[in-house]
Amino acid sequence: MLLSDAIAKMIEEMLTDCGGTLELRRNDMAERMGCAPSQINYVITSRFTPERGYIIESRRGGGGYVRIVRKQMQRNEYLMHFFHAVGESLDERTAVALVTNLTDAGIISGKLPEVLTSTLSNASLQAITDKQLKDRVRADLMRQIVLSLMK
Amino acid sequence: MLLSDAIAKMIEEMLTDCGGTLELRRNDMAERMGCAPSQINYVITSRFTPERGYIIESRRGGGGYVRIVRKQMQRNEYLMHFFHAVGESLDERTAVALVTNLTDAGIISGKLPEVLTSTLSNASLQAITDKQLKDRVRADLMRQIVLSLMK
DNA sequence: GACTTTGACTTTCTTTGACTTTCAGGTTAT
DNA sequence: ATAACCTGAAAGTCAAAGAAAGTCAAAGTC
Repeated sequence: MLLSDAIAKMIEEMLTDCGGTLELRRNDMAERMGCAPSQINYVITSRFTPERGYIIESRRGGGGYVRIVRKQMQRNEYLMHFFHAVGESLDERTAVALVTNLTDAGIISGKLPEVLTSTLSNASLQAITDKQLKDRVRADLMRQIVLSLMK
Repeated sequence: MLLSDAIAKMIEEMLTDCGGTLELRRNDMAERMGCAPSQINYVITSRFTPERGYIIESRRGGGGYVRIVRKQMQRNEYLMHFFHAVGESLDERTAVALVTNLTDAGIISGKLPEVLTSTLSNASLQAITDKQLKDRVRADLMRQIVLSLMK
């Protein structure tokens, strides 16, 4: 298993043990996992993002810490956030990322992620030759989808 | 025998051994088969397509992988029928009817019908002024959606 | 002519280490 | 007593190196 995944798993377990709020020493953690301290930062920024429902606070200096909080945002609140995150234009890569976020957040599951990924793909929009218009339509699609999920 | 066919055969065997879900290292595979890594991509894109009932996922970077999943076909005939029923052009009314059919047939349920209706609505495609193009894109969307449902 | 095969180049993700910033607590000068 | 200043202990940042998969066009086969 990947180092980063191992660290993420450990943090998840600790989070569960602590009921969702965890305070850790970065250097301790690094030593325990046998890695560079900055690796902990990497794991946190790549896996414990606000998009995925985590809040990170920290303090430097003596007695410093990193606090990780798992928050369960209300579904529609989360979707509203999403709705605004989608601008006037949306490329395929970003669209896929958004669908992944929705899936990770547990908002969608089953066939839906696949269907949405296909829907927002360049394959679906190939008839639109103008790149500008294509990304505009993709954004419209995404927004309509998010709205329909709020119903 | 063709290299590609040999690789495809190997993958098929591994899939069977693993009960339909397989995770492989592209570089390992290439080395074992004595070919360029990109050859593995070629085999996958040419033979393990969604149309033929396979799902491919992958990740780059350290610890990367390629996952191949073989899906069992059952209701896919029905979907295939659908796929062909959608022509080169699709208006909103007909799209809604198709979604209703899918729902009645038990192919989709839950949030999906709503999401699809929104997706195929004129609201989503308002940025496309040309009616011809709009219905063309709607048809492409529908087909992609049906394909993704077959996965 | 369509399908294969390859290899150079690209993109994405991970890991590390050197350097920077921040903070708490103690020390010193006023 | 207190404001200013050190100092050592954290955590943060960033860029480079490494690891693995993706892309694409050119060359080769059938």
